[in-house]
Amino acid sequence: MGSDNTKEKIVQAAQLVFIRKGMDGARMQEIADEAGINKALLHYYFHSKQQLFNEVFYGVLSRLIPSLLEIFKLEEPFSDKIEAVVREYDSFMSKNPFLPQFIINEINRDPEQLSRFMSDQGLNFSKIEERINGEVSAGNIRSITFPHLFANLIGMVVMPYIGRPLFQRKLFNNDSAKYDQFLQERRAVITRFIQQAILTK
Amino acid sequence: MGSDNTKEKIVQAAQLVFIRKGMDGARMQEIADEAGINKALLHYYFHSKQQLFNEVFYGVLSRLIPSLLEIFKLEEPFSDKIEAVVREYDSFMSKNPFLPQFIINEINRDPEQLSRFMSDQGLNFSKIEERINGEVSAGNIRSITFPHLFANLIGMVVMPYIGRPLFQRKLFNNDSAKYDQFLQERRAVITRFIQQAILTK
DNA sequence: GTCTATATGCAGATAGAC
DNA sequence: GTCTATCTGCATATAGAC
Repeated sequence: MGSDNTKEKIVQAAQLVFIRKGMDGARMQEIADEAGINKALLHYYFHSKQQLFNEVFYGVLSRLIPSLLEIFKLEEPFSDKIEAVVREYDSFMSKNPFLPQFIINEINRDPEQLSRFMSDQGLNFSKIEERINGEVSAGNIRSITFPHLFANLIGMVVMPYIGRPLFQRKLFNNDSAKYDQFLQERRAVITRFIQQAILTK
Repeated sequence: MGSDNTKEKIVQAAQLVFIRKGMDGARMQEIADEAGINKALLHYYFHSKQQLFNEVFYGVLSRLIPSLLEIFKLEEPFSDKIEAVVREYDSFMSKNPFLPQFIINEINRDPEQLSRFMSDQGLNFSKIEERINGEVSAGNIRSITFPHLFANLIGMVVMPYIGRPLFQRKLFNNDSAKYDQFLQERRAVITRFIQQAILTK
């Protein structure tokens, strides 16, 4: 009981509430209720709402980045790498479906801090960019620059999570199980979509 | 002077502030400052903050939907339609770069209201869905369901706008002009990307 | 560590003069 | 139609008992 357990409960509750309402929309009272504790206790463990938010947000993010770095390091064939990157992103999103919306809020709230954090974690894209350019020069993939490829990939992976409340209604008669099925299909669909779009084979 | 002009100034200012801060993060004071008027005057023209937000948001949205409906109606070849849809989405985004973030906030804030609005405007996807399925059956495009294609397209179009503050930093050394250039290239890149991915040709 | 009670500040909204 | 001044409520944060 006590310390560790409570702190963890707070973090879990805060994740839920922050993604439902965003940093500004979230209420400390709601987080406390969700955690089954008192409001004042939040301030015992976390000095301010802002600090709680940062701890939650960057805590989650720091669990995503290392696995991405692993993939970027590998030297397998490019078509396999596409599959690996999509798989990693997608599996992380499915375990943290709130994350995309979370990141997007933060991108607009404090992009400088987020950018610095990524750099601190060793995440930068120069090596991958070179790799892509190399593959294009070698004629292995059709002409495309890294930023375009990156935007395409991230957009396709992330969109169904961001847009879920609307997409599920308009495309699946608000059938939640059908939408989960749709999300499961995404990994294979996106991988194939990208491969067909850029591989000269 | 007066009435019309002021009301329009408020709407313009509200667009800026709402997208910068979101519905919850926005402050009526900041909107008033941005419009160069007094806070109380906002409440003269718009009963509440919520009403102002709705008026701004659905005002913009109702200018996007008709042009999309036009495209869906046309009976041109499918590959041309891809180009037309991408062009329309993208040109609208470039004129309203705040819109994607705006819509995403609203998707999470009140999806029911948004969904109803779209239906009221006559925007539903059943006909396009049939069209896609028909093209697949006819062997004109590779096997893909409409929701997947839709998510791919929207994701690719919208991502660079949503992610701009971060992408510009990490991929373009925070060079704003370079990013504008990148955005201009998107239309052609996305169209080609989709065509290569799904057209059997 | 956890609670109740309270202080503090601020944002949305209104009253009322001009 | 536009302003200044003010009310009201609520959310974060703190004080202090247990």
